[in-house]
Amino acid sequence: MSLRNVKGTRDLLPPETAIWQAVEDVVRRVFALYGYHEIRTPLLEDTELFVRGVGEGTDIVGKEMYTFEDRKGRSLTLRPENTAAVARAYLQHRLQDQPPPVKLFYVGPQFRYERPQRGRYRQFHQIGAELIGDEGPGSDAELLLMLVRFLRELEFESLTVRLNTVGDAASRSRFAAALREFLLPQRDALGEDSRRRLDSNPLRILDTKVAAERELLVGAPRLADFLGEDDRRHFSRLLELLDRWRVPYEVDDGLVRGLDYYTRTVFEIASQDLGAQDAILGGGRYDGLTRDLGGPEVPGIGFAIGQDRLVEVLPESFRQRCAGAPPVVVVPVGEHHQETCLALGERLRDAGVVALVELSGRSVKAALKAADRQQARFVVLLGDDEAAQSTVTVRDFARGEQAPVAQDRLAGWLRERLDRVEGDPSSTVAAGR
RNA sequence: GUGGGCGUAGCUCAAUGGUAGAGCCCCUGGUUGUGGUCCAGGUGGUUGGGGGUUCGAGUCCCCUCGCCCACCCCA
Repeated sequence: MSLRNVKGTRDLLPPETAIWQAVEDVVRRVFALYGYHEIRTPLLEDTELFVRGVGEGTDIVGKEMYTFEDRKGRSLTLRPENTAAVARAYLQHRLQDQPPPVKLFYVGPQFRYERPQRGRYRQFHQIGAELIGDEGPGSDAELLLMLVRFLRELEFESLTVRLNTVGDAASRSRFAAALREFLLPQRDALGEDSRRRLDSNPLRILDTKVAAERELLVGAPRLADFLGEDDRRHFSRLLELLDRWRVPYEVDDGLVRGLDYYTRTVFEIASQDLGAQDAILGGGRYDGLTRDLGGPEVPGIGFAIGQDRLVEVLPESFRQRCAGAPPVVVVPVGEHHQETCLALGERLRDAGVVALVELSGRSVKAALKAADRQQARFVVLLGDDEAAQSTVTVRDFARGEQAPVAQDRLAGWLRERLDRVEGDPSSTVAAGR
């Protein structure tokens, strides 16, 4: 087989897809409780959107975009993240004319051209939410509360939000200037990457993992000292609210996110169960983004969850609830009963029973074996004897018993017993409610 | 973009330079219409690809492709 999926992409197969769907069901249910509505933006955007929205100095724009020219020579890019596109759509459709705040969520693939590794794919999937049109810390708190609720629904036990404030645009640029001035004399001691960032994005040097560079930073100016009064009040009010609602968090003043649009509140949640790429979600406030895109200044805050990573560390208890409903398998004993079995199958489906009809003509033995492999709870057999009396033989795999049931009563008979089974914790979330 | 590891059956893995194997999976059978356990049999490989060394290469050398992990950065 020489044809394969493209590097960094992957096929999601059953039963894994059931887990993805179950996660998405929780997203829709929980986010709706907070008044969020889904937005779907194109996978393809004008390259300029990301250059202006995400920032020219960022790694994403600098070296990770899937950019190409279309047949008319326009530069297009497969979206590397979705916040810029949501902001673009917000402006383009004048959503600022709707009563604020506008609350939107999205689920879908994103693309970044990087070397794949554990938890990092070129096509990856994000679940995100954006709250646009309110600048108060209450919105920050509510957004985090929604995240916590979401993660609890997925049965995560102990995930801690790390958060920080990077100040508004003015505080940030004053700090960046001071940091640059501090590091300039030691420029040669910095690594290549950090030297480059000295010009483009000095804040990023703060979270370097190079030990030697960490030492250089010991006496460096601190972001906290450059925060304005408003920045400080915003952040402390947020912390108060999180305390009030017992959201587990820790403040990490080294946390600086990699996208240029962040202002004030930034946060992330990581998991120890992942490899080196351990952030399962990240987000923050972006009060200047709409202006950077050429629109009016509208404050906003949002987050993006890495769905691939989230699914990878999903608690086993949740995963187990994602198995589909066990099928009932209908087996004709003799080819001439196939049509009757097909009809029985349809009647079972009318009653909401997952039914598989054995159509291959293989032996009863082989059919039962296959049914067992498919986790069937009940098998329905129909041969000459049953046909003569308008009954079927229902075999209960779990009990190892079988009994005759009238064809007319079959659906009800099975429905009753399957409902009882589904009360069992080993049954499905998907089939429930 | 940079480093490191690994490529043998669908999966997990064996095979001192000397005939490519096992387990699992899948299929069939162990009497007439009955799963799980057991037994017997069977399908499936250009050992990632190409070149070289050798009487002989899965094994040694070179090139190439792919996968994985890490760095950088992020979800």
